[in-house]
Amino acid sequence: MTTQYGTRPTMKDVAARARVGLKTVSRVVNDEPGVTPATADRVRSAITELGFRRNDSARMLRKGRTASVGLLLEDIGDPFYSVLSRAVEAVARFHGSLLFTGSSAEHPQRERELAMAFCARRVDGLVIVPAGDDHRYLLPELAAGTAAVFVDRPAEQIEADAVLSDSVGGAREGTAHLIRHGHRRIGFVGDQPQIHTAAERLRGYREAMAAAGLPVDPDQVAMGPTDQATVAAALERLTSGPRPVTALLTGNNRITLEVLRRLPALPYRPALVGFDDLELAELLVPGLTVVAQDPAGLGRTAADLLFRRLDGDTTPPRTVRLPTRLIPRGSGETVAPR
Amino acid sequence: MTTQYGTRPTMKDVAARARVGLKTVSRVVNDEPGVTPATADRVRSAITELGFRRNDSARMLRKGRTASVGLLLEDIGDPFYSVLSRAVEAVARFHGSLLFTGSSAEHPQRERELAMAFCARRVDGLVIVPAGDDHRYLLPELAAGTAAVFVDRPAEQIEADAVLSDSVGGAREGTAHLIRHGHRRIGFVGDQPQIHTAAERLRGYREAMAAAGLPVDPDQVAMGPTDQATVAAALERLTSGPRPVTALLTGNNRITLEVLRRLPALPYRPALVGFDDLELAELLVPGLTVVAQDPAGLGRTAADLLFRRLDGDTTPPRTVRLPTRLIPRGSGETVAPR
DNA sequence: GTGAAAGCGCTAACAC
DNA sequence: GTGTTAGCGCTTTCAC
Repeated sequence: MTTQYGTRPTMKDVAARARVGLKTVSRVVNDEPGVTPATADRVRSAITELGFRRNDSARMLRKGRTASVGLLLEDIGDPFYSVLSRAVEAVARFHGSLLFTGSSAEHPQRERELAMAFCARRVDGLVIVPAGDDHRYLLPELAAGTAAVFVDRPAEQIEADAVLSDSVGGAREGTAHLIRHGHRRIGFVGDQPQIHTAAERLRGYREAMAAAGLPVDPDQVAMGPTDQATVAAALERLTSGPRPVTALLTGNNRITLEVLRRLPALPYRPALVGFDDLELAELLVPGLTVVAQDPAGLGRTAADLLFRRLDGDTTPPRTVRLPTRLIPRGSGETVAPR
Repeated sequence: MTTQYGTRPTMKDVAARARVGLKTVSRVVNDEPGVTPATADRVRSAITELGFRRNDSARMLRKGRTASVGLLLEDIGDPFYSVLSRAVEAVARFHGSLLFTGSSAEHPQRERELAMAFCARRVDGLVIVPAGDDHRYLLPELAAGTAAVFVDRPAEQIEADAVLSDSVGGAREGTAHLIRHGHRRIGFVGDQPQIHTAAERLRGYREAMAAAGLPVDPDQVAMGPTDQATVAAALERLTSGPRPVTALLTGNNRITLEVLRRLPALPYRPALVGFDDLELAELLVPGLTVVAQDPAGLGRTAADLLFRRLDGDTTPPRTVRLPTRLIPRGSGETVAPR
């Protein structure tokens, strides 16, 4: 192997070495017909000897498509998004595309920077879990032909494909489940209200309460960041005072986790239904009742839709809503004290 | 905004519109000095009007570096790797690089395809959780200047940087912990023995047993795939028969999870120490005792090392080993029956 | 201060 | 069958 450090051989080098034209090398590399077996062999030898590998970036520049898509999410370290991510990757792989990944950490500014960086690399399409509340910055990209599918949360201020969970329905079902078990003072701990899913889940909760003729006092609801301190304070607020809640609906996996950690310190044990399933949830005592989403389904559906767009589907933007599933395991079936 | 569907404006278009030369546009776009404010303004107007965005792929082709790195792991959906992944992403971001991600699903062939695909895109460097047992295929790439750091498991058949957990030490510590609590027949359930970490943890287990003068019969050890059926069969085998184990060391998070799920079905409850921490581990009853790795530390260290290489560090390949940490929570402290 | 020409590594189009 | 030319969108070089 005649490899020179830091200098990659190009097709031109291979051509020189095999004493053929540049285009002949290109033909061999791309398995195009019209090359004598003998010539092809010479070329292949030269390729091995030089350690040549085609520069796909240059190739894509010429061809127009980059065979890559960008996945933009909130935090790849969160199990919910990592499972979603795996599904997107599988679909991309099936379509011969590579995947750029980036986490916005819930910062609109970072979402935008990453999206723009992906677009500057000319990804064919984007799968986005949005953090911002205004996606008009994407309009020029969309107009230029970059496909985009939003997942988990819809796009704001623009029309775009979206694949969402039925957050309203899920929260309604979880709340109704608690009501069915005799609870009347049910608390809701959710993420920051400007996050679409958080607002929707709050809505579902309110709808179920209203449908049962139950009032929702302000001191039954806590919306805010999902860090430990904030959730702890929220829990403290809802479970103390003259009329503590007898049951809780928690708005996502991080909140559920924090609440679970704090439960032992409470003077009593409220019933609990968590939005999002957790690994080990069934092994807790009592088992954790959840409203499960389908993160893999979200990712797969979004990626499928993206590649359909890339294949030329120009029908109007659509919103797909995936159902949630209530999984009773014990924590949500404790009966309310009289 | 004069955007034409599917046609992206180029610098040439911007130049025409602003009635300047191509190079002047380039200067403005890259904040290079030597342009009159007035001219720069004309250029900037044209950029906005046309919705121009620099094509970074073309730029990189010319510049040589792509400002992107490839992260190759086993399964992005696994919490261990997703946390590792987040750390790599943070470092890459700090260095102004984008991240390609791909999962090998433990298939050597897929690892190789993905690595080659990343190299064909001319990533500046690779962070690899290897699945294969022969990485000589990377030699031409390394010679050509692509940096590579292996993480979680070392490279095989080639010399390369590696960032690893102290698997031997961790397994030894976990086993010794069980021995200290009076257990003499301790079982080990590990991943497939060709996986480096699995073999190392088996070794640590054996070392601790030997140090305590305890025999290890073949029917105390089960190494194999981590799917439900295989782990269930292994557990069944170790806990039945004339001399069932009184304690178990499980070799990674997936195995621990499966064992935890099966425990209730056993006729007795063996003590348990799991390799890898799990979310909720402390909320189980009893709490799960683990030998915790530091996935974020692995990712961060590996990425740091990669960028040091990209910055010109040409010292010989090194292996960094991160310590594990035993976290007693109850499941590993139950005393052995006499 | 500005711009024309060459070239990064490849493919498309069209010779021969 | 094979090679030559042009050009993808940008930066580098060097002239004005």
